[in-house]
Amino acid sequence: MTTQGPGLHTHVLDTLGLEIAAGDCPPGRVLRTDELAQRFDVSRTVVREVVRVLESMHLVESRRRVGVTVQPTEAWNVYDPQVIRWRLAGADRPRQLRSLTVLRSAIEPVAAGLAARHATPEQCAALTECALGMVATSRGQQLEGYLEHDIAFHRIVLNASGNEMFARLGDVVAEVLAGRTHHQVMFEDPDPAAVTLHVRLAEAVREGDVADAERLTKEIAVGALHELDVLAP
Amino acid sequence: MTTQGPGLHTHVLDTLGLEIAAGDCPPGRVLRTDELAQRFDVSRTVVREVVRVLESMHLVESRRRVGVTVQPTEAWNVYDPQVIRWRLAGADRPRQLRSLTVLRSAIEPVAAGLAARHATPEQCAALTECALGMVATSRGQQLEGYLEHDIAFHRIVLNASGNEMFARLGDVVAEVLAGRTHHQVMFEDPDPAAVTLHVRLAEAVREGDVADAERLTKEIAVGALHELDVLAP
DNA sequence: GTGATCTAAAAGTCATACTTTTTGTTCGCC
DNA sequence: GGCGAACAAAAAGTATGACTTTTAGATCAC
Repeated sequence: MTTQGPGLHTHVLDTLGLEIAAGDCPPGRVLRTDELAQRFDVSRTVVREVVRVLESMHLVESRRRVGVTVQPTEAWNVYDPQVIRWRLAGADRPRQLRSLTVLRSAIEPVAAGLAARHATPEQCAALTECALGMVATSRGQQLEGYLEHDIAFHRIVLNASGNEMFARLGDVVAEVLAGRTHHQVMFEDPDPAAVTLHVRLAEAVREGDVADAERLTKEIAVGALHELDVLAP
Repeated sequence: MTTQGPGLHTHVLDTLGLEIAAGDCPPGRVLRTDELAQRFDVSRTVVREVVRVLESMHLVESRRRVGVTVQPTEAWNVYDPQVIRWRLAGADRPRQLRSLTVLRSAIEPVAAGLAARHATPEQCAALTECALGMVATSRGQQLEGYLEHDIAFHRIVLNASGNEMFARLGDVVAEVLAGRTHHQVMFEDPDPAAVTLHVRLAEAVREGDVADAERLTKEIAVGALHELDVLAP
């Protein structure tokens, strides 16, 4: 998925971002703006803007008389959805998916608990609708439809938590779910147990059962982690 | 805390970032690159680079024939440490601190549990040392020294979890703790209960007691949240 | 070998000219 | 009067070239 925008800048940014995230251009490698301009056949202006953006993500550092140095992984802004997308497209997607799923397993239960407290009737209704949509698409190779409802479901929970930091993790979760569906060979239908858990979670939230919401979400997360262990190298 | 770097770009970026995060320049407000160049007395080149960076943080969106539009809060990359810093410097620091602390309360217990499993002897030693440092600086108006050890402590736990996403939250936690110490009138010494909890947590991690590590961290988080309720509007 | 000095490489900055997209207006037609 | 198409201008996007500033690394003196 390549973010669109006025052509040149976006193209160069995306290409470089992918290369760095993928590990070509290993940390320590030095790039020169002039070379990049030549390589992409764009003006130095464009390259400089791209470099500034990569720098703000701490993927590179630019120093006078040295050049643009690729930074070690530990420096990267790994919560930037753009960076996440680049990394998920790269070689160590499995590792990436795992660490993101562990993150989800920490956050979503708490978010679900808060959602059980604060969800509006509209949010509860939307949640139930998503759960039903998941049920409807859980059989017969309708993975895309299922994914859509799954993403919407988790997004609603995160939003309903009322916490901004949780809510903004919706994009990350969406990337994880999409990455899982698209890149792991998922010829089978989704786990029926997971579907059931989502339905029950929608109920728990609607009824304001905090403890249950937390527990069910934890189960969902455990299932997701287990699935990763089974399907990923 | 103003990130340093080659002067002009950094200065303009920081100023604009602060203004937007603070809510001057409300969402929907349109800026023009020429005006900005004039206002800061820099070339359009510099302004454009700044705008591109702000755009990558989703603080603004730049469109032809329209200008640079400030985006609504929901679009911002709120996990970007830079954005966090800007927001914590602004008016609604209390709200910000609260939502970040809730985030901590979700993540740190899980991270501590993992740390109890995976921490190396070196990490355990460092943890104990930090805890002792906290004890030593917990009385007699040594807030700065205490803060330093507190930050180091939580950083080690997050790193020892072995999960990259958790580890990279160290910067966020550091910002939160620093913000709490510096911006809330903390003439008193830190809560003795919190100090004790940290010491016990270091022990739990060293002994590999996962459940205990989780529980103690939860208690620390609850205390922090309570403290916020008491001290913030 | 140590330290001060010099040099050149690369990023940083600026001014300007030109292109492209897009919005809002104008004009003609029904 | 309202509707659609052509049009003009505004603002960002791109390109280029000249110049400045920092600084790593070489050179040179001691």
